[in-house]
Amino acid sequence: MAYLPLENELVENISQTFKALSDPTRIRILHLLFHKECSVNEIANELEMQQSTISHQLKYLKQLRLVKNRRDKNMYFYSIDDYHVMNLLEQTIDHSKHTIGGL
Amino acid sequence: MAYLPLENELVENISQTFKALSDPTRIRILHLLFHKECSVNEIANELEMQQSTISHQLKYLKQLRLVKNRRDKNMYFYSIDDYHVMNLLEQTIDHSKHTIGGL
DNA sequence: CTATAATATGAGCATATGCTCATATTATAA
DNA sequence: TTATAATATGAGCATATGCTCATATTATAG
Repeated sequence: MAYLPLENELVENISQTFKALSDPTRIRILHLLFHKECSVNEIANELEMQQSTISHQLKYLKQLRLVKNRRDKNMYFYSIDDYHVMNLLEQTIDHSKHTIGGL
Repeated sequence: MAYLPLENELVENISQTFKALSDPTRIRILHLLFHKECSVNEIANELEMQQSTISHQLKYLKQLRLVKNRRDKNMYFYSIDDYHVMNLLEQTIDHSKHTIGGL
């Protein structure tokens, strides 16, 4: 495939996706949700972070449609909504596990 | 695979990789180099950006070993050095092309 | 050796990011 | 209805990020 300049909208879109995956807290949240649907407090407890921090990040991830939520009583359960992006993350986690330490 | 908390070093490493891919200028540089080895000025001209900006970003990318360079006379030619990360990017570019506009 | 071309680098600035604290909102249980 | 649990939200702050300008560095051509 020959080189073609990337259009602005496309680049912004890609940038946005990677930016979402570039923060340690969001990486941890997504990785956790990949294995188990969780309420906000469950996530905060598991990751030992403040409820507010988690809530803000979930809002960020939800607005990008990377996660979704459902309500049960007065709790919100969050889960993965974008499996393509999730695949990127898990793929990179696996790769990193094999790579780390090697030079 | 069951859930396992991600170790700090691993998360930092992954975060760093995605951070590198999260900036529009770096995305454009990498995509260009993926198709063609280029000098600093060639990149600056192609992307219509300042030489200084490109040089700074190349230093950033080189330090992460995503690109490498060779010298020819008094020019430096840069090229891709990490094809796994490059694969992540191209994969996402392709996916975005099909996705954009759709909701 | 000197002028010039190509690249690198440092400081400064504006904006973005992520967290915390305090508080608001919403729904349930009593 | 009221107290409480769960979540959401806004303001403020410290740090990170990316660009530009000016200048330094390095190598080549003459």
